[in-house]
Amino acid sequence: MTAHLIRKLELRDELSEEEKELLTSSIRHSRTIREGEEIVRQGDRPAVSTVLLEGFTARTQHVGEGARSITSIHVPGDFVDLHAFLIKKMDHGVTALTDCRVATVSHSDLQRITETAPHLTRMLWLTTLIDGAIHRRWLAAMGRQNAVSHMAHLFCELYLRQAEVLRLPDYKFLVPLSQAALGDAMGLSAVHVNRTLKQLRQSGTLEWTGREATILDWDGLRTLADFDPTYLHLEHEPR
Amino acid sequence: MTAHLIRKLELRDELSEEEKELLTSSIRHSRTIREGEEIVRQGDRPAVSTVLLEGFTARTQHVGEGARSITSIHVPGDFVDLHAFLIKKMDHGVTALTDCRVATVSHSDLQRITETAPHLTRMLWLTTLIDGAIHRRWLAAMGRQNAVSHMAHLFCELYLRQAEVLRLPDYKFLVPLSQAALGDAMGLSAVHVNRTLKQLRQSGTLEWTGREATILDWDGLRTLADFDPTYLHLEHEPR
DNA sequence: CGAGGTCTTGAAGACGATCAACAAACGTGG
DNA sequence: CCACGTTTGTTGATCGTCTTCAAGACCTCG
Repeated sequence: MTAHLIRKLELRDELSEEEKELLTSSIRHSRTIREGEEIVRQGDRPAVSTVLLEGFTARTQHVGEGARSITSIHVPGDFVDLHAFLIKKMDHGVTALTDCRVATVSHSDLQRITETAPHLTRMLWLTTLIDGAIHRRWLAAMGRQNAVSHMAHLFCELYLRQAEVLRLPDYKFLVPLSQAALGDAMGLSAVHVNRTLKQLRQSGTLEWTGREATILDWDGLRTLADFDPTYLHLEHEPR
Repeated sequence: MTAHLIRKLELRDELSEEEKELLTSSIRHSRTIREGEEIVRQGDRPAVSTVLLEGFTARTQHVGEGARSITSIHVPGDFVDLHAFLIKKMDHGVTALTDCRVATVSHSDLQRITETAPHLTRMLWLTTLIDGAIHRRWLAAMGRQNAVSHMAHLFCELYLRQAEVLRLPDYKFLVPLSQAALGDAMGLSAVHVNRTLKQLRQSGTLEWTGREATILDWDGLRTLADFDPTYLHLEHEPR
């Protein structure tokens, strides 16, 4: 049930059987969420954190007159609000981009993990640090890359983050966002997303119809995007 | 020597004497850094993490043809690369914006803290989570606020983050960035920073000459910025 | 089959980038 | 302490990217 999360952690360091058991036994109350539903709201003080088992979600923040910003996109196996455990009060919401299956870990169980399982604690901490690294790369992309390059980068990232946990056939993967939502993630208008996408398609590096994307030319896309996967910290080492 | 860091933690939850002692005794090798020097470089695998005692630093990332992005600005008491402890390989550099005093904590000491002091570990984890929250707010500001509003927001944030640890007279505080560096942090050209700043000055909410800023009208600036300090997680509660 | 959302395209306009020139401030050595 | 070179700040003119407004096509799902 939590295979994706475990896989994501084990990719970066070994977990003992006890750690896996401790983590797995803490993850409970699996349920389904409908597309568009909010899993957590800005301002909430949740007593549990949510693991995304299947589907896609996004962190959303509202600013000014009804403008929306998407600050993260989650793929299966992501711990969408692990930070709520210590932050206490949510500074953003989490919205389902597709129908999802999620499960929860109570903060008291997380507390117990931090008291008794230091290495597992470090691994959970690590997942929040990778979150931060992704935020930084998004900031650089928004600040200093043009729309085409930025969009290419986002597709590279989403591909690799799904390839971590899923077996993906031939560079095919899901990008279950509307063009408007993609705009909220990139800081662009929906119209300009559409035009940027047209350019990307014409470059011959990417296809994206409906919700499924296919990278046609990985090296070409990577070059366009100035993509370097270091920030995803995919390496296996003692942590 | 580490008063700012301790103060920052104690603002958010109580620390026991033992915890303070453990943390303080781990912080060593204080030294000075010259303005412009790089404390850590992108790609490094440091064996220690750095606490900023005095002065200001920034996280920098390079993208495309020589473009620079600043993804964080650190104030005294910030743990500039605590995440290196688990991330291992730096996905960004840290540059001194002013002459600084810094000290280091070895990763083996951090390891020991995580093995023996769960609450202190959570508090350190928390500081990296607040980092992430700041990243998210910056993303929203870059994506969905105009230059004036974005700049107003940055000044609000820098004021509050310094007021946390320093006694500031009358809304006076340091913003020791060149206009070019401010552009790197906001995703703007230096020229446009200059023009945006002019507008902010004309709004009568802010002064900024040299390195010292003064907020003349906090509510006005806050409104301009759509600033809500929730994301800085300044509240004192059990964590 | 109709209704609402999503995608696509065009036209006009705003915001910010770039290029260029000069002023002011700073740091360094004479 | 002044002269000098360099960095930083300021302003104007022009250009390009992206936004906004608008309208029509497509699609999906009741």
